Amino acid sequence: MYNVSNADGTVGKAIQVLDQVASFRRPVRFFELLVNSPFPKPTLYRLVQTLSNQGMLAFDPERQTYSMGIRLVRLAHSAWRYSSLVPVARPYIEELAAKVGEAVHLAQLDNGHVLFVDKCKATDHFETLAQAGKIAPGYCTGVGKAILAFMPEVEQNRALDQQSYTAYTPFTLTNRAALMTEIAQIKEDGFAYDREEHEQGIISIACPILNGQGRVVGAVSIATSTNRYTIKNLEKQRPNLMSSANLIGAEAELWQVPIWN
Amino acid sequence: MYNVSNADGTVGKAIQVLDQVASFRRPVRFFELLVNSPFPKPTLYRLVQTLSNQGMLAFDPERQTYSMGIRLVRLAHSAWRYSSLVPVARPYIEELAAKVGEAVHLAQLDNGHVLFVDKCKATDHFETLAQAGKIAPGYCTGVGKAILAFMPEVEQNRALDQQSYTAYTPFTLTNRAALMTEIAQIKEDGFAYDREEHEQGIISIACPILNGQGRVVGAVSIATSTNRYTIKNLEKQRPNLMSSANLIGAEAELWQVPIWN
DNA sequence: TTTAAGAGTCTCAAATAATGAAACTCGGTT
DNA sequence: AACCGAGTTTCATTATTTGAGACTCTTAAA
Repeated sequence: MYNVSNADGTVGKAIQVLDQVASFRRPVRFFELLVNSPFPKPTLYRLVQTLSNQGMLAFDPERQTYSMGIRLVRLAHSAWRYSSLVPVARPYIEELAAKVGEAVHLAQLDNGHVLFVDKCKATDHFETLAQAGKIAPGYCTGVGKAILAFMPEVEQNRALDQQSYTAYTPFTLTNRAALMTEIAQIKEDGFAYDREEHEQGIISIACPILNGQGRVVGAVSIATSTNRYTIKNLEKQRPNLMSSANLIGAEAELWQVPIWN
Repeated sequence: MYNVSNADGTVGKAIQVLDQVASFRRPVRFFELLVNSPFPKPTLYRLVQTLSNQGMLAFDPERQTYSMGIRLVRLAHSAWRYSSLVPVARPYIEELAAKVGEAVHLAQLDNGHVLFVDKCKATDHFETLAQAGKIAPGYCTGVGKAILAFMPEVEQNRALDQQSYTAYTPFTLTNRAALMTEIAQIKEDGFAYDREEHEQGIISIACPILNGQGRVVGAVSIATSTNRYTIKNLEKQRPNLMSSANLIGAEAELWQVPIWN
């Protein structure tokens, strides 16, 4: 897992600004950034200038707003296409989605959060793009808990500290102790369940993807709605899910997929 | 269009390194980077260190290789989700794809190159993710020529200079003069055709997306194979295509989509 | 086993770029 | 006409970046 320290000179600061702009989820004015910024006005000013020059931000001179830039998309495509689990996992994910007839998610952990890197939904494929790159909390999603459970202890501890433990639903585990108990259980069982912990009516079963050395590199899940499935029914998918996860893990090993934690 | 100058201090250099790593399309060793780098060894070393710290690169200590980092995916998701034409254009693209029964592409221009930001294929949706963020040349694709034709003259000139004019197929326009003639034609006509100029057997009809001020913000195209269509047949789709492009343009205006050129 | 070579890492004085208080624009108020 | 406040620029100060070279450590050859 990378270390988001502010001790990374100008480059670190610039990336911090990128994060800040991203957090607004809309075009944002210089002053709005300044108000929440640790940097003094001219410093921030020069940073956004540089980032705009470089296409990492897009400046709209008409409205005087900054948005995330096109260059990020190009760079990220490269990350996504050549460094994520996606190219390796795609065929298995698709197969699983077709077999089960429910949405299948592929996720990797990013600094304590679950980054959805791919999604296949057997019935409706339109959601796919909107989901890839989407971020969700680790402590209340099936994939998140599956990854957390199988992380090396030191990193796990750090990640557990980074969770917000917000109660999204009445079923959310809202403190570290509760999550740790659940995680012990998951580690024993090999599977994680999301029992409407993140979204009411949405449940999932998740399985970690382990590489040859037993290191967790991601997780796959089958997600569905309480209208169609119960946790009991989802359990029947365990063999399918596990077999997909194993196949992906084995191939990731072969393809030298970098470990993104 | 942004200015990729090396005059952007440390941040500019760091981004240059990201580009370089991306260009390898595989995990890459420090030395490989060094050989093709304008930076002296310790400088490059510190840059990759910083970028790895920040999660913009991923370092595999086992194999001593660098790949693109997970943080880029997260940042780019924000760009893609809140700053591109995609959220606005998605419904229209889908509708068009369903109506026509062929692949529909949405593209924006990035520094002279066509950046595919979305794709819908009526029959097979699996290609979508692999395509988003993909980059293609401007001078030999339908969407590229459509955007080029409607750019302001100064930027157009710059973009025309940046094309490589490589002959991908016997039909590729391989010099600036030929492209300019074609572009004049496109500007008059309002539509651009790709007559197997980028890939043998693939043709397309493209239409620029103009915002309220008549500024080009992207392009939509219907792409198909010569097995199923001829250019003559594609022409029948002009009204459908144009109407989609107009609707997207109008809504982009409303939503303050930043101009990514 | 020793030596050599080469990739990767570290050091430190010099060079350079980043910093930020303060001053300046320039619309749009009051 | 004076004021205000977002955005921009200046410039002496400060801190970071720089890169030649030295060092380490692994691997390969003698």
